[in-house]
Amino acid sequence: MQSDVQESAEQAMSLLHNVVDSLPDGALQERLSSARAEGRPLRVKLGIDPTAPDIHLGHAVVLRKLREFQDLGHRVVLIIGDTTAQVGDPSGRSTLRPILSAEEIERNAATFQQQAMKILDDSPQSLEIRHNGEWLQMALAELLALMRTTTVAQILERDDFAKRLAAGQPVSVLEMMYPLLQGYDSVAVRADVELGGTDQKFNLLLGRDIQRAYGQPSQAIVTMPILVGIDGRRKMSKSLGNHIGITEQPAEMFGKTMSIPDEAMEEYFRLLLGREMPTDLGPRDAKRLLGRELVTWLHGPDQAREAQAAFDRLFVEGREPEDMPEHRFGVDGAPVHLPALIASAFGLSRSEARRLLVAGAVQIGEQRLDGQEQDLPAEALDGQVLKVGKRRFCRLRAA
RNA sequence: GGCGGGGUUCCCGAGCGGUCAAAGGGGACGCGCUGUAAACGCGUUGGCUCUGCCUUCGCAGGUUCGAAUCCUGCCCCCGCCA
Repeated sequence: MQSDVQESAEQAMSLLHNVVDSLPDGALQERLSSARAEGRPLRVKLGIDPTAPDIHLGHAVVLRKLREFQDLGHRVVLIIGDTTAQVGDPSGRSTLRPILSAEEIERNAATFQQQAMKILDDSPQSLEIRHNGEWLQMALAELLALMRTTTVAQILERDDFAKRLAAGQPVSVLEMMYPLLQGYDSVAVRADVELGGTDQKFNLLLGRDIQRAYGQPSQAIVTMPILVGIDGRRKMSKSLGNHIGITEQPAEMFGKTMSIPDEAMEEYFRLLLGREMPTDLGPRDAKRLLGRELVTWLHGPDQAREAQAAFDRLFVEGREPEDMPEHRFGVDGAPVHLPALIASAFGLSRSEARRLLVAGAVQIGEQRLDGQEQDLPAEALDGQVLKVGKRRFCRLRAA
């Protein structure tokens, strides 16, 4: 039997894989040892604000690390930020967040929680799920006490506030409260460790100060790299539209993965699969492997094979997909007006459909249209495949 | 509360009485090339019954033949002073 100190050191070492910051130095190991001395697992906190309905691969990076803690016998405390979501975390933001309704937050929270279980172990001893409304709906006196723990100067140290201030952009007092509320979450759940992306560093550190103000030991903080989105430039985020959702369809997931820039691959391998990018494959094959592995992880091996086959059929062989939605169009004897047909088939405006038509983006079967002709007889369309751009397909049916 | 600056199309930003659906850039989309990568080239980027019509430049009124551009009130943002 090895010594506690030794084992704590080993755990700390393995948990630091892929981590950007573990602060303060040695704090994680210290927390591990002291929990061990008390004969209990660590309480490892992650707060997620349900501002969007889906979890994406960016969240997955942090969730995977949490899973590592669980696999070592520690307890994850997942905080659904139903109340903080109404405040809006300004981290990394250059503008105010829109305000969500309570119902939206509720809905998002439900799917969030469910999706997180794709990665986390949901056995009761490994996972505790809380809503911060439990303690943040506090009396004014308590809120004032919380506000007394921190100075404006401390808050304004934060980079995004400083930048916005310098750029003459608004910073609301409400936003400045956000880090305090998040810090108070740590107090409420008595967190030993809190995880987050690197953009959370400030908030996580402030949580330490707030715990201290409440007479608690300060949490160790662990920050994970921010996963770049499929555009390869900006942070993965739903609102930027550069995300891959963890419940997305296999084909979609594979396709999106194939569209990431080569430079992002290595990071995807490391942060999402926990392995190094193979060096013996060319970039194209490495990316295909990445796509297969991601789909295998989140859907299964069969789905991964199918996704790749469907992809090849579509983009390598240039054929139509095996199944596609059917679009029924009405027939009244007159020729079918294509902009109207395209618009209703794919939810575009007619003007947009017309532009695509003129730009040569539209195909009926094998026939690419040049946009000279905007009306076609129904017989020429019935049963044909309508293709707009590279990836919009549907089978036309006269009704 | 006072003084000054500002709110323009998805974003940034030019326009400051007609030639404005509004320069330029970004993003996005389309075509070409290709590995649904990058880079590059070309094009598109309010709506429609589309050589024209309608709606849009914080909101509401007004002046004018005509307003994103001028006037009045209101809302919001930024700075300085208090």
